[in-house]
Amino acid sequence: MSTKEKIVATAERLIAEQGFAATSLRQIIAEADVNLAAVHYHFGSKQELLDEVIAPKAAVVNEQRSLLLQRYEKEAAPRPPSVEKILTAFFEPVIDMAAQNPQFVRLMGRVFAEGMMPVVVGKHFQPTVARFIQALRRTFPELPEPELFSRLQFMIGAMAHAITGADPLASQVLPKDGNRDFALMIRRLVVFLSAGFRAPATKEAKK
Amino acid sequence: MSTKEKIVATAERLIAEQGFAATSLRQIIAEADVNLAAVHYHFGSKQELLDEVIAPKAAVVNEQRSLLLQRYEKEAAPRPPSVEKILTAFFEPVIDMAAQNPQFVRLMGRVFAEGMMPVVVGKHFQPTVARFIQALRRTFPELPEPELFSRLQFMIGAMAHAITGADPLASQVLPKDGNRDFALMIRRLVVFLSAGFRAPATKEAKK
DNA sequence: GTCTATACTGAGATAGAC
DNA sequence: GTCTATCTCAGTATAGAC
Repeated sequence: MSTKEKIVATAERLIAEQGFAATSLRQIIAEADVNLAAVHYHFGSKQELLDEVIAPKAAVVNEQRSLLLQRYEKEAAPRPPSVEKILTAFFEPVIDMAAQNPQFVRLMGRVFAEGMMPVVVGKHFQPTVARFIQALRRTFPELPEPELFSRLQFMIGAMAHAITGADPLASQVLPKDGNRDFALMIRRLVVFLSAGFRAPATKEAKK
Repeated sequence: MSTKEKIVATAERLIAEQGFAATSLRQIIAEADVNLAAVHYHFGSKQELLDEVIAPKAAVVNEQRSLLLQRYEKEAAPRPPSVEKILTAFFEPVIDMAAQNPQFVRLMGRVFAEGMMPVVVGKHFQPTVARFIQALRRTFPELPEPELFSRLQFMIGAMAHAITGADPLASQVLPKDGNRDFALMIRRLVVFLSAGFRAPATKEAKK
């Protein structure tokens, strides 16, 4: 394994275990048995190292998402697909990734939980996410745009927090076994969000 | 103003503007015109300084939330209040706080966005949140507990991300003026979440 | 092109004088 | 209660060996 590969593999493991901020470059290079400066030679910065850990797997998820959405759009044509189908196309690839590489999904959860979702999504998932937003717009043409945008934000927050898994309440107030099964939790999320999207638009009247 | 008060006031302002991690103690003490060691004398650590900034305002929100929930429960008795009422009791105090102290709500959004929601909620909002969970449990007795817990997580994620306001997509993919009005956004959130909670329980069958 | 050794800057935290 | 000085550790940058 090359120096670069050793760094990437060790970084992925440690960040998945401890989070991004809590994992120092010095810990990574010690466990990978390489020199500190090699990190900056190959990657430039800690942030760019994270990007190179994420990029290849994000590409896989993006492609699967696009393929699934395309399929569902064809199946429903000429009508737009249901919100359930759109959300399934969005989450199914994440379930697959979780099955074959749980460490990576845990890393993404950690990174999201540390507030890096905006930059990570912007860098690695943006074009595909934009396609899904367009799909939802076609499925809900009666929703005013501001309402749709708000609901997209709600969806993103719910999704990020669900994937994170590190719930403040689950660990302190609720029983532990609430959502062991990742795939089941995602299906619950699709049910919850679909109903939310289908709700009538909020009335503008005060209270 | 005492040294301690100067530190708290300056910290609140700077953290609201820049975030917690991005605000160094050295910047706070420079603008407050106090000594670095005074922070550790009065607060012990940067984290505990944040806690003392949050605590008094969190207490106000907690009390208002409890009062509102109690009122709605009396009004609906002997039946449990609607999910809309419960969520309104939860969010109304935040709207009030945003109206009279927008800086503090921005600070909370920042802190949530930096992944500190679990610890902040655990420290400052836990008992009241537990009461709201019990209320939702009574309103949705037909929902299996794991399903209810999942939906609570979705709610928490959507809420945190909505309050944060720093949406990854809004700034890059969507128009800017999606949700200027905080109170309107919260009412949209209540509509969205209420519909989600009312959805039938997820079927256990595969796919 | 790759990598090592070392140094720089800024962070939070701490000890002890006053 | 307050302040000076210092400690440790972080990410980063550079010089130069191979």
